Amino acid sequence: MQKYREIGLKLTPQRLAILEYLDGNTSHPSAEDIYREVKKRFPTMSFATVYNTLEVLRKRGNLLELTIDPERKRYDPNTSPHHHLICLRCKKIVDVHVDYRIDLPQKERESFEVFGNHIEFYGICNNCKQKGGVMNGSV
Amino acid sequence: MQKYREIGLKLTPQRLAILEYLDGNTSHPSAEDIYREVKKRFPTMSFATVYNTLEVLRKRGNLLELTIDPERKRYDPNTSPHHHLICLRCKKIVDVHVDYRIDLPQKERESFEVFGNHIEFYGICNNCKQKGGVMNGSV
DNA sequence: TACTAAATTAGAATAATTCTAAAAAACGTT
DNA sequence: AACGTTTTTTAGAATTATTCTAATTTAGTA
Repeated sequence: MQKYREIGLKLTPQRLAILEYLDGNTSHPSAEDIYREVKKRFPTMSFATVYNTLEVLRKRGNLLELTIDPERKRYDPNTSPHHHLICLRCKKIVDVHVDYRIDLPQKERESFEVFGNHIEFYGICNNCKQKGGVMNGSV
Repeated sequence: MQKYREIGLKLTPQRLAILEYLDGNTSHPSAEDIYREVKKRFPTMSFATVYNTLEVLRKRGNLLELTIDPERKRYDPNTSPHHHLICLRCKKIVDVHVDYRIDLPQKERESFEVFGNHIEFYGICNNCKQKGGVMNGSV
């Protein structure tokens, strides 16, 4: 999120607020997280603005849309290659900054143009584990 | 899907139809794909039955719920560890049967109980590539 | 064959996301 | 500083995937 150097983008206060909220944010917020936060400063803020802005940032390559949480999309302003660890209970997501080198077999590389990969580690975070509960298929 | 040995499950014709459709299926169908197909044989079939059955199978460990396609959940009757390659355009998903061994750093293993991992490779399949179109952030 | 718990059904409800059309605002140009 | 054009914001409606509900039906057992 190169601070405020948003060449080619109209810099509105709402967008700035979203950018500031995202800048350095490692909580992998959902659209609603962002909406709730920014709405504090701009009470008329609408969901459409959040989604529009996120889409614009994604198209510019400044934001990753994560498909890890089965309930909602999560967003990551850190666009450098990295992986994620998610808690199956509370859906907390943390970064995994390790450069695993992973190659695809020739067969798949022939039938796809592969752009990259992303590893999703899954488990239960300490916080949820201490809260207890059964550990069957229901997680 | 151990054929018809559904101990502890009431074996209804609708469930059998779903099981048969899933058996050996590597297309990673969505709930709607399953619904559409099974409805041919059982025109009164409802979505609730599909979702209920999928949930029962998942809880029994006979089905994986994939969170890869940003638009809908996809299901995989192959529960042995493997990975996936998805086309960002048409959302086709293919299996990747390679055993990468991937370890998490100590730091993360301390704050989570990690059950496993899953690699998502992403790109554009040949079919979509030949159809052309721009290759910007919009995919 | 009868019982009972579990499954199916149609449709309503919910939740995330997208769309719409009108009003407002950014930014380059006067 | 005001103007004009194009983009953005807004409130709310619309859409889509998924879940829930309550009544009816059915599988599996006694």
